[in-house]
Amino acid sequence: MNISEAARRSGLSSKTIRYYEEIGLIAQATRGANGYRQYGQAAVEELQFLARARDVGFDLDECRQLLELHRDSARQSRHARSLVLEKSAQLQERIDSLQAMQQVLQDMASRCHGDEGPECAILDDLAGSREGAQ
Amino acid sequence: MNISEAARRSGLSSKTIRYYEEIGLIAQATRGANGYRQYGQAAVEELQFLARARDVGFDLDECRQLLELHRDSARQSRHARSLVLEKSAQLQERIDSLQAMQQVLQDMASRCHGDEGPECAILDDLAGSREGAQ
DNA sequence: TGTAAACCTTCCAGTGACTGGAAGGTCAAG
DNA sequence: CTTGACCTTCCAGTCACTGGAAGGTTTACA
Repeated sequence: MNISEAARRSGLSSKTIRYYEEIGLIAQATRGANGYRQYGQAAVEELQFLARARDVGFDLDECRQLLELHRDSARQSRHARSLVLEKSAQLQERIDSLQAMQQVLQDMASRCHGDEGPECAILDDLAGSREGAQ
Repeated sequence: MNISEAARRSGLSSKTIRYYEEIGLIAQATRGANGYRQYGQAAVEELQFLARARDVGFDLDECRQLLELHRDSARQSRHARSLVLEKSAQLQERIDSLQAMQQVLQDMASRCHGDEGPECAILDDLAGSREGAQ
């Protein structure tokens, strides 16, 4: 199948597939007589694997490691597990940080009239007028 | 004061301050006879404002809008409030998405032995073996 | 047969918000 | 007079694509 069909089946874009090939994340696709990339079932499955790994937050380097484990029949599952646990911890950190930001935003919004006047708790906060306030 | 002192007081790096000047987010700093940038209290306060706005998740374009409101004595607080509420909603979306990813990771990790063997629920999941499973 | 749409190819530039580093000028202390 | 800590500009790199240009191929249809 051509690249756009592989894209449709994997959920990646054609551009992304070419990019993954370019950076060596996937093997170079075989080419037809017209120079078009050809994909088979195995290639599509790798692309799906990558799409899923990206979806749950792995960066491309981690995807590369996961793919290597996936390909390696002598792998040890603890390696995959440790990648997952580390990523999970990273996500939790990020979630905590975003929640803290959101709390600040909610707090600012709740103290701002949001009317036609210039008085504004949000801008005051950002300007530092609440420094040391609790 | 020189740029590194302004950096220290605002919490931004010298590099970042120069960058903000380059993209027109802040006014060009006045220069001393030696060509060094000079900062006064007002400039430092704008830098602090930006540091705080970045800290709670605003991108540089939004920071620009907030700074304009901050500078405008005829502003309407509803404009600031609407920026904050929109950002808050964006953060919530991002948080939800990260939590969903994390849930998947936790679920995968809980079903993986994480031992020396090759059998691995994580890699199976990423390979799609649970497609349609609930 | 012509042609238009829908593919495919490569290559280059841009995104956001910096960060690192090179090459060189300036300043203060000892 | 030298050392080290500043400062300057400029260029490249980050991450994971995405958009677009310029051109070749295939397919469907009039």
